[in-house]
Amino acid sequence: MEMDIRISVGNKIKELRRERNLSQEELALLSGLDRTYINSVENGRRNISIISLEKIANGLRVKIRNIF
Amino acid sequence: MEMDIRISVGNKIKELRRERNLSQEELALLSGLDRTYINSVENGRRNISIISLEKIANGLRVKIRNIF
DNA sequence: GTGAAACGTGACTTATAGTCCGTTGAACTA
DNA sequence: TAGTTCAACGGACTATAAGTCACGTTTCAC
Repeated sequence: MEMDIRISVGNKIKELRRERNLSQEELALLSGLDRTYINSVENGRRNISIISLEKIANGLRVKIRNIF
Repeated sequence: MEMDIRISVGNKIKELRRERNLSQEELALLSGLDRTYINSVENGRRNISIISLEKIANGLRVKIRNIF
């Protein structure tokens, strides 16, 4: 069975954020999104769209493809 | 200036679909999405979610990262 | 044990994703 | 001519993502 895409994307974002020593709040500021929204994405509770994903990728300074 | 992510994703999906000689309707059936929705995604008018993107990637038999 | 920083979550409104009905026009082909 | 297939688009609708808030919990240092 397949891993839920929301979980794998959330885990990857969390991993990249931690590598950069950012808090969820710092990433939220860099991304222009709400802290609690970042949290729910990381925890696989959101079916995020490509525009929000792009904002997070920009905040993390990675290309979107590196989140998959 | 940056290319709108909706446009670049739409263009990539269209390119991959044509390589596979699929009509929009055939891709819709393979993806489990609506024919008109595929059309609007390809034309950059939709901010698609990762779950729908995964469905399209499955229909095209590519990994999601290859759509970015 | 208290204070602060970080994380987690439920509930909520507004915006839009995604569906379903249809039309139109272009490009073919009998 | 008529008939078919396809892309593109519209209106109306339902489902759900975006975005925010209040509050609780965890984990430290002091």
